[in-house]
Amino acid sequence: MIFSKKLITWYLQNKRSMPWRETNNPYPIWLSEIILQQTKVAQGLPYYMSFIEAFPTVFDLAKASEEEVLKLWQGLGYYSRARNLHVTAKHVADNLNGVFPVTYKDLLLLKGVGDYTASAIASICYKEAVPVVDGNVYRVLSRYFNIETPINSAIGVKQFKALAIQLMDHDDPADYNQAIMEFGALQCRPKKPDCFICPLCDSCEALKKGNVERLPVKLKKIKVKKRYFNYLIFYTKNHQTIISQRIGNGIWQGLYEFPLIESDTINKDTIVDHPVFKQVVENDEYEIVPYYSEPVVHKLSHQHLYTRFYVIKIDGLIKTNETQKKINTKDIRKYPVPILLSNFIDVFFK
DNA sequence: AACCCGGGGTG
DNA sequence: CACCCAGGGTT
Repeated sequence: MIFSKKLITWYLQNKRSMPWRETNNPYPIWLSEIILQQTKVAQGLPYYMSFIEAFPTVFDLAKASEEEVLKLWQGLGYYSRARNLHVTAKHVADNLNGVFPVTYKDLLLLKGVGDYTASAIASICYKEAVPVVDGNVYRVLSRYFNIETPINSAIGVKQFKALAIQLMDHDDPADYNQAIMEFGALQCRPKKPDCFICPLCDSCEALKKGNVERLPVKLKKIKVKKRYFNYLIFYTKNHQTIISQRIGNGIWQGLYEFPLIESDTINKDTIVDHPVFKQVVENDEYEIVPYYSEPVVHKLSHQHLYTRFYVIKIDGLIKTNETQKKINTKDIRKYPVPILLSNFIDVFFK
């Protein structure tokens, strides 16, 4: 039996049951694909369920505010996915009568839909013979054919894509694409794949050569940057505090946070002299207390954030600028915030 | 081509 | 601690 048929046979016997596998409607398929980018099924599934419940159709999602979408997305990470999801929902609802594009080429034009996602939707919903090449596919192909080309090099991307086109079942692209991904997720796992019960073990080149654990090859490891965050949690007698929305190009774009002083070092002695503090507090009627004795370390893929939380009790008034919002502390959970701050809020505003 | 973007799970 | 995850966008 040929490669694709073996995979499909394995898939039909071993596939997990998932809500988005019950339909060919592009809306839930698209939604699930965006949520599952760089995200495991176990982590993304509860988010998928709440999105489908809150926004059963693309029109419901289009009608929502960006803040509502970000709030539902809170904790899932890579927040540009949520913003692009919303942009595309509005585009499909307003300009396309709620009808998603039906070809790989046209799907690619949607914000947040790249080569992988366009291929997934086109093949699953419309049976277009375009191969998905995700992390699972790179792993399965590099092992089965013992290919050592780095999967994140330009040449590697072309090589694996060409191989994927050649291998795919052109008569059943929907099952084939899901089969090879499911196979990579469950059988040909990154660590400790169970090669002894693998349906492809007789013809797997990496297994023959003892290379399974070394493949796929990936170039460079990322360097982690250290940053030092000092959050100011103002707290007045009538339970007001200040938050502001992150803008620009950095992390957590669109999410809210407390007034932030970032420093180059672990240093913590200049808070009350800093312009951000002085802009809010004009007199000496305050008490400032670090909430933890040690910084909270929050680890992102490319950054480690050493974070201090300063609780500042104010007797008088607090002043906000244009970028800040004065809110009642009981409303704090209405705003989308990073997990780092969500954790603090759960402890401090309990 | 290089860099940026989260949070959680695994060994 | 290193690595990975149903990747995509920007420069």
